[in-house]
Amino acid sequence: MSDTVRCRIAPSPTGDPHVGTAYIGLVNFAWARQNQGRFILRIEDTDQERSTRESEAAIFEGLRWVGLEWDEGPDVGGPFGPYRQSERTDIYREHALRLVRSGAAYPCFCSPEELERIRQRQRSLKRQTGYDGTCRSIPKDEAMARMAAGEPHVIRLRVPEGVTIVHDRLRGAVEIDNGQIDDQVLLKSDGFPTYHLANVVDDHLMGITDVIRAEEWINSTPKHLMLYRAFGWDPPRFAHMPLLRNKDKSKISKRKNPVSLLYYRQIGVLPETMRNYLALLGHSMPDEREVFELDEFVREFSFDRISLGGPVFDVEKLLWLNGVRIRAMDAATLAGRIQDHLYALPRIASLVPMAQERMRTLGDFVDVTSFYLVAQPRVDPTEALGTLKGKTVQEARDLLATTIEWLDGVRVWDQASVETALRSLAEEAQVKTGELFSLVRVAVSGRKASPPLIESLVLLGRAMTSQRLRHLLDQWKSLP
RNA sequence: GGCCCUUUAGUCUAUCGGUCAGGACACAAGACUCUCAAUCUUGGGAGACGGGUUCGAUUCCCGUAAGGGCCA
Repeated sequence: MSDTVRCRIAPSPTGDPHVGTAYIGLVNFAWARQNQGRFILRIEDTDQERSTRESEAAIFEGLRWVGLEWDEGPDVGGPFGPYRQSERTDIYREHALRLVRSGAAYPCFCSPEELERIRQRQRSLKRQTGYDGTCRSIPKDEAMARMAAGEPHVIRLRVPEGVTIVHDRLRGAVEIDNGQIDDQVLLKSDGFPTYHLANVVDDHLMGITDVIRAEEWINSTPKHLMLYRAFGWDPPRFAHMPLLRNKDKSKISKRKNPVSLLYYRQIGVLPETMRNYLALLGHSMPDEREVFELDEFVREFSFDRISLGGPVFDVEKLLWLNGVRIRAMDAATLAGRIQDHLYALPRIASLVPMAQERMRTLGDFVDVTSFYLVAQPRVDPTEALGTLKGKTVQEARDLLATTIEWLDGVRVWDQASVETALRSLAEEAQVKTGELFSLVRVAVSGRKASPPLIESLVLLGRAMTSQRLRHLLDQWKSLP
């Protein structure tokens, strides 16, 4: 194995850049830097349905914002590219075939209906469900011939009997019974790889020496080890970091917590605060210091100092830390930072046309756009309720919850999509468009009068919009 | 439901068998102050439970419980 440490993060571009990605990224970054290694960004966009270039760009932006510069990646290149999985499908297909030839994998011709029947039978017998291995026993020659003839198929891993031992750097040996694992699909019928195949092939081909990822992957590590073995490759070292949590201890999610890096940037959290705070979760410095810089973390990071209980992401403490860091700056530096924050926000300039016709003095700009600049405007829950005439509190809550759902479902956050979502929701829910709009307006701006709603929402961004609607919903929940 | 992981205060954590169980956020009280914030002082609050091992367990082992994750 090469002795240069190579670490990677491999986010899927299916939404806003996530604090969890930054968290895992930070650890990978620290380990790579501490060992004079390389930190690589790979984009796992094999889910064509959900992946967007918009989201990919946002991930680049978010990760750069927290200060995690990568040495190799789709946008900066590198010797092991391409770094975008959608551009590597031939590689996966070739590798899947290689396993079929060696017998470690086999084509499966079962139709979705047959698979469903198998599952039904298993369920009625109260057996563990999973592929029953019907196509396992098709002789290789016949199987190859049927593939060549173009019969629809997937390629499955032939999972052997026995147990697989995962050597996790943080937990030691973890034993998992292979009986627990299905004959995994490696290549789907459309020729696209599944996560497991692509991940292992890429990690190997990109020379990854240390896989540091979230704990949710620990149970699939045996599959990965089987693949390494089937290919005859040495596996990397594994470390599974604890999962960030919501206040209720469930895995952190946007339903219960703002998770977008762009959201935190937008409310004015400093990037150094964000990385500092993330470095406090699940890891401690030898002298217990809590305020420190990235280079100190790189120097002091150690797997020995990781605690495995999943830490709750506490926005209160994040903001306290941000205050500490703001107060520690000299006034001139802070002035510069404030200016950068207010004027370097990518879309701030587009606020001007909206504000312009509502301004009589330059200072009015601040008033007209304050809802955009502030972390959370004050919203009067009773006033917000007043926008919906004749609705009970419960009805109002339901409508707001539905609105949140619909807006979360908007694929691309632009003028047309947001407007369509809101208008069709009004129709569906049989609410006057005007009423729905003014509800959203009050929730988002705290005022009955504001610049045009849809433009405002687009500028606020989806995370901020969603967060503010949820905030009002929370306020409503504590209403009588 | 099966498997895996985890378990110190509301939250983040320290402790690598012997500590008055330490620190931070939050909370409360006081001081300072035109107010607020900041700051300082003080305070309450923790080893999930039950068994072992040991002279001695928060710490090691087993069981239970709870939380979480993955697969379905």
